[in-house]
Amino acid sequence: MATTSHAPDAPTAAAQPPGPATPRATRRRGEALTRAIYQATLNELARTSFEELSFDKIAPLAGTGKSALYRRWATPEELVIAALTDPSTGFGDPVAPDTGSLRGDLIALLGRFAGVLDEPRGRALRPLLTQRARHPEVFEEVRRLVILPNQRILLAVLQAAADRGEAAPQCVTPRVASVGPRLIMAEFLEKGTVGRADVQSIVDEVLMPLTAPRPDTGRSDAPADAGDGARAT
Amino acid sequence: MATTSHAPDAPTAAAQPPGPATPRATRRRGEALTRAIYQATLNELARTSFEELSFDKIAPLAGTGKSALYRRWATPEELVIAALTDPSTGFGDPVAPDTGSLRGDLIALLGRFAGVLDEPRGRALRPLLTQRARHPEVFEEVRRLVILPNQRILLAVLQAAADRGEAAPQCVTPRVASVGPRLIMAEFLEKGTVGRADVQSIVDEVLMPLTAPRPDTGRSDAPADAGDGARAT
DNA sequence: CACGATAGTGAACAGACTTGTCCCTTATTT
DNA sequence: AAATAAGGGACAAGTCTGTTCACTATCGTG
Repeated sequence: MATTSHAPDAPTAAAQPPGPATPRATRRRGEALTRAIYQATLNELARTSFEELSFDKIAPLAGTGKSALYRRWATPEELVIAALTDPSTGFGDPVAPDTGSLRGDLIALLGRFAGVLDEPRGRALRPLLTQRARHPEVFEEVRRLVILPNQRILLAVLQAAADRGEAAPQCVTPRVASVGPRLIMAEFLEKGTVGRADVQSIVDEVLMPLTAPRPDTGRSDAPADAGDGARAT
Repeated sequence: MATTSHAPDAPTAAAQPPGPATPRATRRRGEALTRAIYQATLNELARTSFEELSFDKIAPLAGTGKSALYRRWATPEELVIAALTDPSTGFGDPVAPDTGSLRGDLIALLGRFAGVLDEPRGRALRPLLTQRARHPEVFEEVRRLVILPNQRILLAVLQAAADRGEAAPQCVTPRVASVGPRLIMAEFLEKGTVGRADVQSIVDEVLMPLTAPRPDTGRSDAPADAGDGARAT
């Protein structure tokens, strides 16, 4: 049994979140341990996939034993939801930007979103995005914590811009509000990261033209009926 | 596993393309068998995830033995790439629409894309989208077979529309061309399916306003330098 | 300050499942 | 009929899962 783990001299390794089994001087409990487990969970999720998660792998990564995990959660799914929901490791309520201009707000909001995606919690989202059908509860949590808040804020930003005359009133819709975040997400999936230049490009090449006040060209909206002309073959 | 694996009564009498081990009168070989394996692979991929794929599971789904698979491919990864590449089960070159109008072209192209996503081969894409980092070769194939062709055609559609005066010339860019497909993909991931109404909404609420000829408002493009105004906190 | 309650650590374990390979039988092709 | 390859089962080695246990650091209380 167990060479004692109470090495009295190891003050150096004070507190690194993702330590792969570093012998610790202090034994964590309660909240501190829980948060370390959340971190390890998100890191592992970011590295691999939801299906491969297991208490078996997470425990050593968090520098603890499986028992501590089984005492808290019944399944990896529960653990993931908890990790996502916890404000300190997962997602809290994002704040609305207020730079005074539509372009400033968009770049601030989308830039922050892109930044979050580069953190462990953001990279942990990636494997979850394709799990809608198999793990509705997990996906619903992603939706509730990430997708919907962004959409809500974006809609408010658009409304404010429309009120200032900076944006066309008819672009204040959920569909238009979804464009920015979705383009960021797509860029993230395709390239692995979203740089500042990408954010600017999305804002300047897509969102600004899309929301620009319309000098009433007769074509901008849906042509009433018009057969949809789909000629797929 | 005492229960015989060739249960003569498939549950719910599934049709034969994805038949879960229906006893066959005829023994397939060569191309026919290969294609059946591709189908089973894509079906299973659509149902679960890339990580969970294994010859062990695919073989019975294709109604054959593991030997037939190991004789053809060394790893599930190779098999997936082959299944995606095969024109009869995977993706060939998509055709460019030519309806005469920008809106018609967009709805035709994106509608067809949405349709493909509802097929097995399309649903099989979903788990692959998050595998860029772990399986670059598979993702590269997705890119080559699905993402890039769509982008290429869309760019051509935009160019043609610009030539006709239907679209602003400055919107003929890869970034703008990426918007449609990416919104379709995002809708697909978030809702599980993309209906005709979604396609129309994307075209009419986003793409048409975005590409509308610009009567030269002084603001549509990037403001030269202008600090990016990001005030993320 | 010391004691007892609580909870973390680390390991072991049995059972289930997975993996790649091998081999024998049988259908199909030449 | 001979050659080829499919069908399908069996195998050993390895992996993963959830439990349980002995041990000990930490905390709260008296």
